[in-house]
Amino acid sequence: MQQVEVPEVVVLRLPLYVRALTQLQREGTSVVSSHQLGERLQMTPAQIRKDLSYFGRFGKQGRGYSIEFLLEELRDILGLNGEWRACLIGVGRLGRAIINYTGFAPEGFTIVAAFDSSDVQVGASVGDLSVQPMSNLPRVVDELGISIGIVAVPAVEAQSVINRLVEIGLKGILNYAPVAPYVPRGVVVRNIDPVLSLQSMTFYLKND
Amino acid sequence: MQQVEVPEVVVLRLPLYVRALTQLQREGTSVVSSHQLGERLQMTPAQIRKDLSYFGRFGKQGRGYSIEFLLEELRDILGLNGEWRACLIGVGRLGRAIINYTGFAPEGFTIVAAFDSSDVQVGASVGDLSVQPMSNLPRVVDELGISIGIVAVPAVEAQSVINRLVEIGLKGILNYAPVAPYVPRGVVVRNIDPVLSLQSMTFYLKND
DNA sequence: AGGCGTCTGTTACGTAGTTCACAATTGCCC
DNA sequence: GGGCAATTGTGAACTACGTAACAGACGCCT
Repeated sequence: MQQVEVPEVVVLRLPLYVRALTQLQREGTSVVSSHQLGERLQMTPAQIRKDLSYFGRFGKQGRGYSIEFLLEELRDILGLNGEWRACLIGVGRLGRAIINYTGFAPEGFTIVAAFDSSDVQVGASVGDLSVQPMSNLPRVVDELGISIGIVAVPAVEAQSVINRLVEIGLKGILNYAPVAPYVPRGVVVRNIDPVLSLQSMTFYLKND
Repeated sequence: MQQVEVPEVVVLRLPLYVRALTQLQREGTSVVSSHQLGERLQMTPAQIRKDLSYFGRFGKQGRGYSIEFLLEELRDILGLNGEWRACLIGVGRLGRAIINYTGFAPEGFTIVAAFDSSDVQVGASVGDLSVQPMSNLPRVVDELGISIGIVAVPAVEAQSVINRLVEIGLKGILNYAPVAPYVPRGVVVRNIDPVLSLQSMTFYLKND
């Protein structure tokens, strides 16, 4: 099954399954069919079954999927059972908002350190973190077991900050800066870019 | 050319072209080839030419693309030459951060009204806006010419808020709530969901 | 003014992703 | 316990997307 490489689109959908299943579980459901799940997520049942089949056989014919079991499997596949530690680079307005965002922690993502290149910010308190100078980055990443870097610096600085993070050995980067950064193979970047989202949306809105 | 429907992936890439071209223009370049542009964006020249060919013929053989001209065309195709007005629903921590985000305005997106269902929030000042009750929504959307709704409410409320926005006639929704909302055909949703991004990232990180 | 190197637009081809359709299996009901 | 309705897992068919390749056009150089 793992013979053939799993397409990235499939991996991108797995968290959606996790979320929908978690919700179903909270509602008290214990078994779900690909059809029911597909209805929730506006996807075809075939796609869900195919996606899952890349990783194993989790369902029972005639019955469907045990939510508890499937959830456990998916969380395991995605590596969501442990805690993931991240550091934040850039504590401007955006960076502060990210630190204070309450959506990460319940899902096992914790921001454990904050950095800024500006002397004005270094030493400041943001949330319950104290802003550190960039020179501390390698040591702190190592000591705290940080594996994800969150980038919230101005566009012009983003690429060089990301280069730095890669150099230190971080393999996962969540980038909020409005740039499409270059990273070497083996490093995973996810861009959060609401402006891009709006700019492609307007294509569909402009003729109304 | 517009005969065949433009694939959505292509539309999603156009804003990247706009951004890269704008940057090139700022650097003083006036002509660019698909090869050069592709290098910047880590894409093949063929893909860029193909994408553009869905909309017209903008280049000159042997020379490349006039940046000024291509930018104008692309901005026109995407509908980026006017101002787009948006309203924000939900002025909790996240909502306040969105209002204060400085990245929207320079690109022509303005948040001109803020709403919240909680009496506690109504009347409060956020940025230079005064938070209004949901009951004002239809009137204000109409009066101010709002065409985009930005959703920053808790997950459980998101779907009903979005239903409301659709009902009022908004055709574009930028959703920050961690749900995959259902909307009828003809309404465009873009989800901003950093947790989903992280959850698919960890799949690639977990074996390091 | 002619020839040459460059680069587009597009058609043809190949790859990746999605849906279909069905055999195989399960649980339930009588 | 046998038959029936439901539902999975998966190869095969289909669709969408990306890449290659080339004819045709352009500008420059001499």
